[in-house]
Amino acid sequence: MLKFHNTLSGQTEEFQPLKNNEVRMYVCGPTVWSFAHIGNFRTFTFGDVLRRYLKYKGYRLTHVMNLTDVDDRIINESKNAGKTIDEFVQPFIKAFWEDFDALGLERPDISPRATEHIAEMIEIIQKLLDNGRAYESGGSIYYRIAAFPEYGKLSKISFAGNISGASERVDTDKYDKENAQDFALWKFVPEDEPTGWDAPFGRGRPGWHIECSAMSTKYLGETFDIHAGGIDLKFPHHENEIAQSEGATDKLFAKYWIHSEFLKIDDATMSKSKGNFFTFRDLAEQGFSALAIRYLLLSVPYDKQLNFTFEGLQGAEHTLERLRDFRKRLQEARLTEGINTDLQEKVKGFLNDFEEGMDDNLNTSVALAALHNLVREVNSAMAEESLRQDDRTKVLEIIEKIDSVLNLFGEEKAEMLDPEIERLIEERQEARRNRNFARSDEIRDLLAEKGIILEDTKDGVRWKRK
RNA sequence: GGCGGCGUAGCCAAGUGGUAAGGCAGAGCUCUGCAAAAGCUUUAUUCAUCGGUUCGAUUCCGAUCGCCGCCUCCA
Repeated sequence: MLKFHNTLSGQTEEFQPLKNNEVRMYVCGPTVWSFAHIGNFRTFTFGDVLRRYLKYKGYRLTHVMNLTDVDDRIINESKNAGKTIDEFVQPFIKAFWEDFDALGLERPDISPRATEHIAEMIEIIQKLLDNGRAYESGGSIYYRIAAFPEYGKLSKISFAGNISGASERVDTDKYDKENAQDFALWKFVPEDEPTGWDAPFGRGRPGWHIECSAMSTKYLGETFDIHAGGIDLKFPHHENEIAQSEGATDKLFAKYWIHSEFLKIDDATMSKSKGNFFTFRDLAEQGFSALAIRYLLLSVPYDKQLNFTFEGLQGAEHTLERLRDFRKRLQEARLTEGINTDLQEKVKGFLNDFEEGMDDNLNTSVALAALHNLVREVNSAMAEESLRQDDRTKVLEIIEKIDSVLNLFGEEKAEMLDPEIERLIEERQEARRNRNFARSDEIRDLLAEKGIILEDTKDGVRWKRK
């Protein structure tokens, strides 16, 4: 029984899709004005695991993730660069998908761009104008929060006690708004500014929040199952999405709201000023593998802050090697026919632990522990030679099931048979048989220089690339 | 000022009203000509501190200290 912590209710609830086995899910995607940082990818990696686990559970899924390609910053930066928005944004979108793929994330079914859905946004804004939940002021259109009493139900922010302390930060004179909390749906753009769109209510460009309302409704309907994103989007972005969508339709917008927590770097919030701001590319350039990054991001449940350290990343690298070695050794092991029912029971138990962990609000810590326990148990069985051929089939099947969700083992890359290496290994074996250890050690060093690590076992020599 | 989260071994951390998952690092062992690699075993009388409730608390309540976040279109 799958359970989620639903930010909307503040409770952990059993997951019940709106209709049958179909799940419609929206994840707030990146703003594409630069390379996405590692914290963004924590959210997307959990989006991926959520996606994969829903499929694992047999749900049919429609998964939408938007690409925000218009906001003040993008408009300014593209202007400064002398480019159109599309020209400016295109390389970042390309880089984003490269990183996304490298991290083993399955691409969403639909990833719409804001600039391609202006008409849908205009439609919602018009509805809000028509029903009195939006108003025009100074050429811009604002949301009238006073006309939506449920405002604040997601973030649980009470504005009564909130304003006094924070008032110096809200410049109430800056805008011609009825209330300080009213937010822009559509921002006025004068004729001489190039980046603008025509609407029945005047030339302008969309506010930030309206795109998600427009695109989610277009692809998932007025009410859908899951809305996910980073915790910092809870307010105001998601709160405003609810106000816009429910304000336009008077129907429930999303049933489950799931927010992923922040990432800390060495116990501090990641920020450019602190100099601890990493993009996925920064880490990849330092030689860390994408899957190790994925492992580290998944090692702590999504709703807890994760302290990202290089020591941890190093450790993740080693852990993954252990997993991959395990699968390889299992595949190659020489086993006798038959079945070890005792072991099979244990292995099934670990699969059950995995599912229970995932069911419990996607507790990947527990899920990973189950995987490690399985590996250790089977390793022990291999060592004491109680593993049988039937068991191998079963274990590989379960590993594949688990990895269809976690996706940590990576592609099984068939190691290219390198005749030069094979020849050297054979020569070394010959030297060892003749007890010519000087020569065998010489060859070992030579191979090590080529990045080949030899592994002498009872059954012969195995090797792998470092 | 309002709201929320966290503090568990050297590090990353899960978790629960009944006596501490897992990973990394360390140590020991197996294997080996020696190594390496790999595998196994092992590593917290204790869960920030102080009170309270309870037969029993790391887990619930209160206080204190420390850290992080949201209320600023920053995941």
